[in-house]
Amino acid sequence: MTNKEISKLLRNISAVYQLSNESRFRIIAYEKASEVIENSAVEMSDLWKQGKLTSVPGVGQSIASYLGELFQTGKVIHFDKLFDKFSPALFPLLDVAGFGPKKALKLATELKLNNPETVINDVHKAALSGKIAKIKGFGDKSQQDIIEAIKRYKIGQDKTLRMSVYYANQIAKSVIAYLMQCKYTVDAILLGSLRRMVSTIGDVDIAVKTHDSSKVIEWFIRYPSKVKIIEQGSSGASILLTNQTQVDLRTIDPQRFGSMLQYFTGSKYHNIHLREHALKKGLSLSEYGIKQLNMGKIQSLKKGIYNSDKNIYEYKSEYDYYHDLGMQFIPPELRENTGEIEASIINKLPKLVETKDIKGDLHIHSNYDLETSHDLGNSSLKEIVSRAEKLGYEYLGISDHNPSMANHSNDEIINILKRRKNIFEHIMSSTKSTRVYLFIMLEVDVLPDGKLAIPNEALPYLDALIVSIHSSFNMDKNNMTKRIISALSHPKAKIFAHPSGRRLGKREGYDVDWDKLFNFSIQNNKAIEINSNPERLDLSDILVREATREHVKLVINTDSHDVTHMDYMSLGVSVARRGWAQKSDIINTLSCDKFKKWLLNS
DNA sequence: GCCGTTTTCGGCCCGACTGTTTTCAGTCG
Repeated sequence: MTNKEISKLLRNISAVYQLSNESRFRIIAYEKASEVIENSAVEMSDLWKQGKLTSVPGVGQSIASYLGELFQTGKVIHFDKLFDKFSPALFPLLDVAGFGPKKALKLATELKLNNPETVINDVHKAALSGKIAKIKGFGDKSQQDIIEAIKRYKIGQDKTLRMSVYYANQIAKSVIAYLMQCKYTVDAILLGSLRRMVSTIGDVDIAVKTHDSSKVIEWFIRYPSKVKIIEQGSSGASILLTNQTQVDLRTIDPQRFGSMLQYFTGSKYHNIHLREHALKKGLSLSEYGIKQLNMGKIQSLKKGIYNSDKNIYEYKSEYDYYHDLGMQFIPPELRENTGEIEASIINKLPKLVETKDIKGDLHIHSNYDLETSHDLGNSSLKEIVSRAEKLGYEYLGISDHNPSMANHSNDEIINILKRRKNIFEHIMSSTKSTRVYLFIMLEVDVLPDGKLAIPNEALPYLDALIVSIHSSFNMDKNNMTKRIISALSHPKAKIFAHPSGRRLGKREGYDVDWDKLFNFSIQNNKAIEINSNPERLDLSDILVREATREHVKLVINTDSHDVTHMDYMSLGVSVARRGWAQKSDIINTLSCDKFKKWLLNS
């Protein structure tokens, strides 16, 4: 039973409780547990074995014991009894936008649907034939909405499908450029999960500072690639673009921009926790500012501007908003309700690593043909070095893939690498103007048995190795971990690249015992990569957080196959920041001399 | 059902928008 499956199970229980008119706090408790487990770096089944399930925030005695029963017997009798009361057909509907438990149940009941396999198609057919509009509480409009929601669901845009942060950013830039053309726009800013730099983005959120909301909203809903207005009100609107991306706009006057910025950046659970913290101080928070609940007890809201009409303190700046709550400003990347609020209250937020701290990129593929079976890069060594100079780097590692073992003898591989070293050194000595130091490296496949896909005799022609998994992804956790540790045990193997092997939206990572791998890395002075490629962003932010807690050395690389990819570095840095990484956690923030010592001394 | 520098009991974030209503329920963020 994976975390994902458990998360879904608990979400369904929450839905069932909603239908049973259970206490709404019990409903919220299950929802919260579901959310936390979905985003947990550690498997619940492992925690259960260690008797530590209740260490997960949101999992108490009760849910822990149900999960224990689940792991032991494969089912939970109490849950099954709850499910028995309702048609199993209502759960698949919950994945369609606009469907909650009540609407799903009503349709399943009225249309007498019991088959979860076909229910979405059945509802679609009922809507097309006009049956749904006749059901009490539904009308023509809601019937039409259901048809469109199912259509979008079918082409893959269900609630869970997300796009890479890089792609979302490109879309957001165009929308912001369009909004800036409106003469009533004072400023347009990216918010939500994009401002927090979450690796995958569901929809694009933008806030506009304006004195005339309705004019900006009218402008927004005429965006050229809009296909549908999802909703429209006096303080915002949502549209759907031709590429199926949803864009949410919120408008606000400049006086209250700070509180709106805070509210619209999220995350949801950060905001909930922040409001709970404020309540304890007698303050009520909203996107419009801070209200004092107990007027007798005067708080010192020094930075806010009191609006007597609305009895609320308003904030132009987000810094001031947090300040008046007695907190340090919290960088958006940390706003996930994972301890940042507590840390900020006691002034203990980490000083996060920044892109300008990065002194070199060690994982770059050139177009040098060393007869590998993997992809070559597109750019020459000269182009790469020139780009590195522009980025202000002190050093670079060219880490082409190893020559294919299948097509070459050991002697041939040795010669290929010898020749490559000579040519690279020649190029570097002929471009004397450069201040960038070059490490001649190689990205080497780790074979299923943990051996490296390169003969030992070739190693003198390499400064260091990056090792990575490119085959046999389906090994069990134990063997995969052994395989990786065995490869990393080689003195020249210094970096483990794209460590989980995940491809966002395409492939889950393989199973690794992270505790074990992290411990090994610390003991043996190895670095784990944060790969900045937008399809990877691997190590994940959650695992980076685990790694920084243990003081594992990390390295942020781009895995560039083209000079333009070298600009992905900031994406990797965002992942590091989301994992609370400081400059001292990231080994390629070291100066060239110090980095050279670490890389070359085994 | 969870949780704890006002608590092991008594709290639990706050608001917008839509469709079908005639004052609100459901969904969303």
